[in-house]
Amino acid sequence: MKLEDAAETLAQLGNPTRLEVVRYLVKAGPSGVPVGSIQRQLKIPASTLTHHLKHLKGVGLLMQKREKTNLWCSINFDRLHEVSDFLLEECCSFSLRESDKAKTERNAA
Amino acid sequence: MKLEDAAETLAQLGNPTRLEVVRYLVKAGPSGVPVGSIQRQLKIPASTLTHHLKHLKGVGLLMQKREKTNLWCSINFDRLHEVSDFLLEECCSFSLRESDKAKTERNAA
DNA sequence: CTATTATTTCGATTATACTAGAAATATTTA
DNA sequence: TAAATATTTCTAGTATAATCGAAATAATAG
Repeated sequence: MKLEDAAETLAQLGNPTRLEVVRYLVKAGPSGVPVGSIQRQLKIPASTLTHHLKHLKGVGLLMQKREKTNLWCSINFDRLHEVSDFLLEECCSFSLRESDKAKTERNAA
Repeated sequence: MKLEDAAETLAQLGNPTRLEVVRYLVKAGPSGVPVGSIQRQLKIPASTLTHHLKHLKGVGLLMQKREKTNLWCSINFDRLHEVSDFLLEECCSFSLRESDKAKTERNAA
């Protein structure tokens, strides 16, 4: 995952309203829930919710599927994993050695 | 981890410049690197960098320790784990059953 | 104390995001 | 076609964030 994409995805997750939606969708599981259910359960005004869903869809976190009048929303678990993985990538294998850090300092002068 | 805190932390990670800094700090490992090294390596203007470091510190992702004229920065791995865990929490145990989703719909009327 | 290096504060510009009401559109059912 | 339900678009106010140069402040070394 490219840094820019990860940043953009994290930024979208970084809004409390959207994160609440994401959490709700995660709980809902793969089959998802209709937009209207999210709206009423989380008490989010319809237009605000649409706005946020568009953001989540934009970064590939949200999948939608129409069935009759309802638009069912579900989370893209793979993408959620990708971004979570990005955060921890190389966490336990530090590639910048002490000597390099010192060199950095010296070169700067 | 509370949703609001997770959202705030994710928002801070959701800026490309800050995420780059975080990635650099992760690579640097527990001993960290001085502010000036980050600045020169990532080519971020000093004032901009200070601004972003303040944000990262604000959500507990950054730890700082002065040594002589250098201010050494290191990532708080625990906190990074916390937020990464939040994203995947309950991912594989869906608590909203189909019947509940249907009920939600019915009650809404 | 002076010079040097490191980092922060200030200030200003510019851009982007959040929010939500009202109206519009779409989809189904009668 | 009309009525009902579901969702989106439009619009606009308000707030917050990103950026960075210049000047100010630390901290150390000579």
